Amino acid sequence: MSHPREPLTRDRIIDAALRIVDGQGLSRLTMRRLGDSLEVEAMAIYHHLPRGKEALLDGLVEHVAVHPAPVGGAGGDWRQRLAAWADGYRDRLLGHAGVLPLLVTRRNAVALSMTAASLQEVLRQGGHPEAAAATGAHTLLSFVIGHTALEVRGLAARQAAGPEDTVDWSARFTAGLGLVLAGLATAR
Amino acid sequence: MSHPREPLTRDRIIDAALRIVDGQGLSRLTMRRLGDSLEVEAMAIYHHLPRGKEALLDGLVEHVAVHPAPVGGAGGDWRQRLAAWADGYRDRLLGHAGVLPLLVTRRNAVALSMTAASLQEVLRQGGHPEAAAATGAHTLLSFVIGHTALEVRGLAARQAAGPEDTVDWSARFTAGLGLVLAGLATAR
DNA sequence: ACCTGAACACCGTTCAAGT
DNA sequence: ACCTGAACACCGTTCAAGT
Repeated sequence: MSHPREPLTRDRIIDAALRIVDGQGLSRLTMRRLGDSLEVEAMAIYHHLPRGKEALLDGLVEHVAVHPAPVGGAGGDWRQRLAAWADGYRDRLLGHAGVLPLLVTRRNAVALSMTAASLQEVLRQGGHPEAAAATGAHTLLSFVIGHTALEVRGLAARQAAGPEDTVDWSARFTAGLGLVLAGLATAR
Repeated sequence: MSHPREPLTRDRIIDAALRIVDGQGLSRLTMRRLGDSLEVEAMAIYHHLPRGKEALLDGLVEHVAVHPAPVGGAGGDWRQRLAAWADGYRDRLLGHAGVLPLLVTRRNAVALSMTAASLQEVLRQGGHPEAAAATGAHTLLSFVIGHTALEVRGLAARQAAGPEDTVDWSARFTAGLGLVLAGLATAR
């Protein structure tokens, strides 16, 4: 009777895992629960992700961090292009805050270096010497990741402690980004 | 016969846990293994850390992140004071790289805000207006945490892939720090 | 007061077996 | 080829019991 359910795929598995992490937190992501949400026995997942949970976590990081690497068209001011990228990257990280601890772990060596490389290219096109572009790209990426980490921590703390001091994190991020870009401008 | 072993204390437990995390990684830290290393049954730990593993992880973050908050004497150039703090903080985080993912999680709301507050004070003494000091402190802290996160990831990746491109992380950090400090100088 | 033993409800993962 | 059942070696945590 029961209609033949669509077969399991890597993409469907990653999607379901991301939904669990976003909704219930990273610690609630277990193979058994993931199996349940896909209406399948947990062991079936290993057929599509041979390295098991390790591969699953790598897939999550890849999904949120490797995709938004490229930075728009070649035209336009380098400051505007980097600011636009930073806003988008922050949004993406905040949208999947549960994955952030995985980004800090040793997962997915290529994800972040690809992002750094494309930022470096923007700075080079903007007139920065090679070495300054490399330093600048890494500095900007460090700032965005670090700031987002402080944000998710701050947002969680506020939820627990009530609105003692209401921080406007977006404004704080924009101001900090301005500082970093100002520093970048001195190294051109 | 056996000499009466010294009693368990919170400090001894945290120390042993830190030794496990530094030597074998965060994932190898279990209550049972921690008990073994203290020559005690795992359940004894709960007598000193009533909230169990949650309290244990909080203690680790506290140990590496809350201690080095204050930033030296009031004399001297604000740039030098912040640079010295940044170097020391980075050293501390790198020395306990396994704890870094915990810093990114929602643990220990006070640890990082205390650090930010003392950085803010240095900037204020250095002539920054109130708002600029707050932004600057947060930006610097974000950079240091983010950069350290990229470093531990990069160091681990290099161990796995061989010395393809040997990055001088200390030089990269110093250069990035210079950029951030240059940005801070424009906001005074 | 401080620690232990046994037990409970979970984990990730393997492997042979089913279809 | 794709999924399941049962099993294994672990987890964190509780609770009554020992000293």
